[in-house]
Amino acid sequence: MTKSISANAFPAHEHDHTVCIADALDSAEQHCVAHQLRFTPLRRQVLEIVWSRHAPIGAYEILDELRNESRAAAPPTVYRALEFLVEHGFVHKIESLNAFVGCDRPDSEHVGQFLICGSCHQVGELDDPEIAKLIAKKAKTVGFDVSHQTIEVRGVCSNCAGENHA
Amino acid sequence: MTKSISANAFPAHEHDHTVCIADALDSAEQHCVAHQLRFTPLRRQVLEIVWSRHAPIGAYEILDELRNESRAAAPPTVYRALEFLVEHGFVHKIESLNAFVGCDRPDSEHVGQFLICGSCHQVGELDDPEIAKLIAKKAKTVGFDVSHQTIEVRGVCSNCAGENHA
DNA sequence: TCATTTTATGTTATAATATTACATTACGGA
DNA sequence: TCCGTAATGTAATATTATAACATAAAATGA
Repeated sequence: MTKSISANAFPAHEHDHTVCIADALDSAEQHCVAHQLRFTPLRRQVLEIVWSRHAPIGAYEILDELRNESRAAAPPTVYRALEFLVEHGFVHKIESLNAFVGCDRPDSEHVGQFLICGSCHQVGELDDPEIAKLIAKKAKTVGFDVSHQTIEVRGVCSNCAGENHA
Repeated sequence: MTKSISANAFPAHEHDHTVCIADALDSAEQHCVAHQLRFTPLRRQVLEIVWSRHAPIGAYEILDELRNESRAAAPPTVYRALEFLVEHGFVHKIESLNAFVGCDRPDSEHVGQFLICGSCHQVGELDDPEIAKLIAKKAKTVGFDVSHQTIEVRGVCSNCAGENHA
């Protein structure tokens, strides 16, 4: 049975961020060791900042955080670290927000299917192969050969919908 | 039977742009008359520029064109016209490109499902309700209530694939 | 170990995209 | 015609991203 939504999708508002940040960093580190990638202090630091937010974060917000942590940093510092993290699946870019979110499944070859909550601004990742397949199939019917999909959905997550009822 | 791809999607490379630009402008004008919207000279001019490209065009490229046509223009000139055109469905924004394309179906309530050809850089619009429904349904299974979908697919269109074979 | 090469980071500058704020003009209805 | 609203003009600035080149750190191989 396919897990259709990642563990980090819309955690309860009171969940323990500390743990999921640590998990994500551990998972990234293991992946890098296994794939001979250099998980440098800067890359780790940027990934930690991205995860700490637990919602999409802009490159310049990351830059501010880095400077708060007293590291010499300029835009390329951030964009290069993000390039690495995105390339290897530790982070996704949300195109419609020009912002970045952590992903805890670097191994899985998934397209990003993002659920963006307009209320809490958190992002859940729906990794559904049926959707991807249907899109590829429909595109094929007009002769279009798909190489990459960007799917970003706005709406309201269950946590936030629940709160309105209270 | 639902038309699943718009007339402007990946026209043959030798098709007559002049006609489809004129059609799009006429169609927009009629829609504006019918809905009491002000299709001002500026808005018409920007829409014409967008259609003339027949591929995604950036706001600042539109700005250059406006100035070429000797109209006083600054960024807000363009962004405000685009805001109107997008709001009423005459133009779509392609988030992953920060660029804009014409849409010739302002009436239909469709989410944008874009096929972006990496070779000719044209954009086809796949307006498939099945895809939209499947996404909404899958999101619902995790308690997410969808209000808007952004779907942008990269790949190669049939015209361009065909050319490789020649 | 040391030289060599590659990869990563530091640093400055600038490009590309988008918005704010306020003045002016044009339009539509009483 | 007057008034209120919507549209546009204009200047300044905010936000996002990259180019170009210097320096440093790590991996490689003799």
